[in-house]
Amino acid sequence: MEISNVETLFDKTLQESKLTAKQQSVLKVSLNLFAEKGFDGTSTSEIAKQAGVSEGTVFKQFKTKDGILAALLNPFLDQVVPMAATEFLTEVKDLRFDDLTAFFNYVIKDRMTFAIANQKQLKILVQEIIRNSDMIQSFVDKIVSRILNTFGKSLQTFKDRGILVDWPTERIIRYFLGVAGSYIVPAVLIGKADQLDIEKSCSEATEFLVRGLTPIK
Amino acid sequence: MEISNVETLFDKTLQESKLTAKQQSVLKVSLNLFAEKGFDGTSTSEIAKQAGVSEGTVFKQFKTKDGILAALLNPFLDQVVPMAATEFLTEVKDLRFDDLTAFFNYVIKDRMTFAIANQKQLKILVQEIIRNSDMIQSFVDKIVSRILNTFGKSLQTFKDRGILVDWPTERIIRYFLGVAGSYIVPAVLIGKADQLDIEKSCSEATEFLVRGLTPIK
Amino acid sequence: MEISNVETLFDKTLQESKLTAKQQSVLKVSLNLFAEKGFDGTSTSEIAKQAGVSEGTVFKQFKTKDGILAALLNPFLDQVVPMAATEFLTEVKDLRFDDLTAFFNYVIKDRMTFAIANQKQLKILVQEIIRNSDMIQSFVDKIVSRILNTFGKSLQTFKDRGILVDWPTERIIRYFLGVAGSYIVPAVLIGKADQLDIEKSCSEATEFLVRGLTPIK
Amino acid sequence: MEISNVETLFDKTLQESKLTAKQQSVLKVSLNLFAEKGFDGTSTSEIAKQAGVSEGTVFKQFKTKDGILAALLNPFLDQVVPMAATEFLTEVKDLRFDDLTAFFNYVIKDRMTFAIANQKQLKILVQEIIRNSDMIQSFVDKIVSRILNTFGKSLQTFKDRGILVDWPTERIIRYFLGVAGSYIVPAVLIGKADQLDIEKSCSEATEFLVRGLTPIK
DNA sequence: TATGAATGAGACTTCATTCAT
DNA sequence: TATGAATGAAGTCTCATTCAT
Repeated sequence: MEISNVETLFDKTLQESKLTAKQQSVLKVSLNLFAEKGFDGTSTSEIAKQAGVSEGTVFKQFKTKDGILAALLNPFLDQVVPMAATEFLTEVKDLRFDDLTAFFNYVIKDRMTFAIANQKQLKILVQEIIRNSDMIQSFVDKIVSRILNTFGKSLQTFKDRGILVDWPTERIIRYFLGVAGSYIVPAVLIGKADQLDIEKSCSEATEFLVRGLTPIK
Repeated sequence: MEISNVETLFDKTLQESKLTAKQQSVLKVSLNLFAEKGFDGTSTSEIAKQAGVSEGTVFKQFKTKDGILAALLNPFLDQVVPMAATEFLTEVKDLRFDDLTAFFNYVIKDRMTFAIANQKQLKILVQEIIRNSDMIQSFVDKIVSRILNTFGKSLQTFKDRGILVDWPTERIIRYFLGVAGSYIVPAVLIGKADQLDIEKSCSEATEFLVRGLTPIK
Repeated sequence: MEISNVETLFDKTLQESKLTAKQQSVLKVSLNLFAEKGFDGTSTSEIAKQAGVSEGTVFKQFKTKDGILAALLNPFLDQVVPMAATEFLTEVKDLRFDDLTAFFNYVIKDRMTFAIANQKQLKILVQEIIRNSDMIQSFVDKIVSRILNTFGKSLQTFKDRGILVDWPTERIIRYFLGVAGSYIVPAVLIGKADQLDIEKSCSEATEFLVRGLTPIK
Repeated sequence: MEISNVETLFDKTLQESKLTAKQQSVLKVSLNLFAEKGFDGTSTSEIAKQAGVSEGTVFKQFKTKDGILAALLNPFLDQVVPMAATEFLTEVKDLRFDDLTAFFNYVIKDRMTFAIANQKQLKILVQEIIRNSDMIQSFVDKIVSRILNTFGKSLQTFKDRGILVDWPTERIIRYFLGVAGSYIVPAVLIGKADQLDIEKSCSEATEFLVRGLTPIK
């Protein structure tokens, strides 16, 4: 079983973007600086300097500083998230998971890997959500309903087989994200996400989730 | 059993601060604006305007804009968190919890109430952690070790009685925070934390935690 | 008969404006630079430098560069023009003009003096009209209808006495402005308005207008 | 009697210019934009976009932005004005005007038609005169002396015949331009020059001028 | 203590112009 | 000839901070 190679999605997006090397450099540098110092805490002159580019070049392509942010987040929101979601979900359909442990372990590992690979975008996204909760509301709704429909169906098969507690899908997903987040969030915030032992974290998280979500006979 | 009245800690801090009414107004307004728009996204002139105060007054007491931030977060970090922690822990000591459910339900409700009451400070804190992960590192360490020592002792009694799984305290706390966070974080981010049904959320969270953390005979 | 002292209207407006000396200096300098080099051709840094003021000060009071323009033109449009118009028209009512020559000479001299005194504002206004014909349309309509009502009544008395040709007021005013403008416009554009011999210009213009507007017996 | 077809002078100049279609497009677009928004208010990138041309192309032929301005105004100043002037003056010489009315009517209509046809160039010219009164001084002198010599001679014949008041040519031309301008300027500024009823305007203007300039017996 | 005018560094952005392709 | 990415100087504007009143 192969983990989808989500790490390269940002780079792949760059390559397909028809942006020049300099403009790609602007995006890469902006991703790092926005994640490190926040959007407001990053100046366009610093972006230009670190990208080895004139300040005019920064604006030639992206028009405004917000344009850079959009260029970073839109592919992530419009393509990466749904794509990765679909990607993993189609794989899920094709696979036979005999027990909850195998299924949970797969999903947790997949999502955790994705989160680590895109931790910078996630960090930036969190900041934007704080700065502008309205703008993000629609995005959240879209994502949630998508996950409910797809992931929820997988869960239903386990409920039908009597090996998953019969709680609302929303509640189960809540614990999924909460438990996964309890490993990812601290690691990302401290900036040591790369040192996270994914295998161990996944098996621990899976163990706890399976306990908590197995029906009591 | 009385829930500690954490909602008023900020206000109480203000009253005890010997600040003039205008300077208290500056702090209140800053708390709201920093939480809404971020520290960098808030200008001192806007603080002054909303506080009904001149621009000079903002700096008279707090010296710098960072000084305002410190005046908001330091009481929260230095007093409020430990105080509330201690407060709740001393109460815990005095109480007899016969089963895990009663204990977890109490703790979760206490912490969730606290988080909701201080959601703005938490929001600001998250932003600062993103902007400056180093500065916060020490704080995290301090808090964690404190919780480990105090909360961990309570957990040990349950482990000894064989009604709590024998995992490291750190791991159990991780799931505590993760599950509690799965209710609080979305509510706070969306800005609808006040509409959260705390009773229902706590009993749900407790139910799941108890399932996941009860030893399998 | 005393010519109204229109030269000091701008200065008087400044004094009544509650602006600090520095901000008044910004306005004075802006008036000169906008008139000399055009609005677009004048930079705020040059305004600041010539006004002996920091660039921040320029924006402290007037918010934007357009704000400076508004601060220059609004008093001119909202107060000066109507005021001067009313001023001269009430005087006209009180005066007895036996013949067309005396009346025309008075009016022409009054308006020509006013135009020379406010030549810079007029220059700026012309530029703005070119840049933004829509915005000015309403202003033109207001002024025209005002002049028609007031000046037109004076003209009517001369028509009734049979010493003024019975053309529409609008047409007569057209020639008034055209002939007066034929003296003022070149002088202002060349920048030698101060060398204009007002007495001679007025008597010449009056002579021509009286010839052209006297009924042919 | 044929009115010289001045409307096409700009187009004719373009055709004879050996400029490529793209470069002609640059000039046409620049003429419109400079007239609408002013020279300083028009960016070369906007010219390029509206002309359907790359930014580099704009500079390939005209070197600088001022070069575009020169390419627009120089033919107008160096060729169009004198040419049209000469053109009309040679025609005038060949024609016999029995009375002032016929002569004035012809001249006014000719010049008014010319002004309307070249209103955009005139608008641009006015802006440039405001921005740079020195540069234009020489041009004005040239034009004025030319008109004085040619138009002045025609006027002299009428003075000799005793049907034109014996004022200095300069003064008569002043009223000519003033009265003609009183029709043209408002129409051009408001942007409704095309709706101007030239026939009616000319006969009105002529009527007034003839009254004002006919000797009193 | 409180005010708010003043500051100047620096932010974002525009734009005329150049040059490799 | 034509393109458009790149430039960097300059423009408008913001903002934390100071200080005389």
